[in-house]
Amino acid sequence: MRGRNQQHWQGQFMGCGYRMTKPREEILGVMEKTMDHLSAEDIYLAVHKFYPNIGLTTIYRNLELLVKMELIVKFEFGQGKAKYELADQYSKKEHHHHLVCKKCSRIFDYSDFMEKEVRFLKDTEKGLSKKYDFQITKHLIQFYGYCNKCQKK
Amino acid sequence: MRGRNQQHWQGQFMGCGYRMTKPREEILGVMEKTMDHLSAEDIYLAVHKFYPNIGLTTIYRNLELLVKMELIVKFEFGQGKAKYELADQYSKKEHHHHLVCKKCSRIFDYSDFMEKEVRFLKDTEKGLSKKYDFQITKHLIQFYGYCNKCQKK
DNA sequence: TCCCTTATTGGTAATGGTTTTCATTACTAA
DNA sequence: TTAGTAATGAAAACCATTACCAATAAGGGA
Repeated sequence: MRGRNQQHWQGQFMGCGYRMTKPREEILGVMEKTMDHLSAEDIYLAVHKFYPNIGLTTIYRNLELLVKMELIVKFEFGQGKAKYELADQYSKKEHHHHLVCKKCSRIFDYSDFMEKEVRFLKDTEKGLSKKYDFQITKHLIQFYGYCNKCQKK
Repeated sequence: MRGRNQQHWQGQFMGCGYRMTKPREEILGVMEKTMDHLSAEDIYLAVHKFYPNIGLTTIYRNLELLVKMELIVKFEFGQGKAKYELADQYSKKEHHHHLVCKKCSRIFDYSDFMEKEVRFLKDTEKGLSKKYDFQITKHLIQFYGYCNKCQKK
């Protein structure tokens, strides 16, 4: 089950003295195939189907590594467990942010209104990093509320 | 140790069938006096000084209640523990967002560039809620990176 | 190909923030 | 005073994540 990024990933691992192992291949494979936001346990269960020997520890360890390598991104939506997505450049999805439903906990991606956002972020990051001498590496923009099904109309 | 919001809070509690108790008074008192972003444990330790019988459970329970009543706000900065601040209208601070240092974990408030932000949020929230039929109640904007002391220059 | 070194793994136990449970106490309204 | 209910504190439970450790496997060199 080789994804289209397989070659590239192999190179990334090797280049850093890491190895392309079965668990890593499966984790990335699962993430490549889904449009969802998966928790460590979700990934564990999915990988477990093809590779029943996998340990939950291995999932956590590799998720941490993959985040460090910037192949995937970790999100916290205030739901008690972290969720993971493939990094933009490896994903079928465009660059996006999230709407989080406070009732059903579903996450909705959106890629709209990005021109405005990009302008806002550019200006703000520039201003902040100068004023506070703070080197910004990442921003987080999320909206919380009630989705279509969960709002009382 | 009555804070300037005491009267108002008393009214808020009574109006909802809740009571203004000693633990609640102390928790709000601690939060009123600090400029920091306190964890449940921080608050526990601070309250414990004046009120040694306080239980950690009571802290958690009341923080949850105070969040629900919108007297305080809960933040998650990806540091494994939630932090709390007095809501804007009760706080000495202006409306603000946060810079989070990935190295030393300190949180820096900023209130700059809000005109740009307000414009961006207004437009984006309007567009999103219409397009996705999503009722937005809250937004989260945070920047991560390295503070003055932690960046390698 | 066979070693050798070192990365990697999986199971289990531990961690740590947060919640639940439950018996007790403290208000408040009648 | 009393009944009804809110609130508390201690201890136990929860649960996502991490640490530990012995066993395994991948890749480079001979």
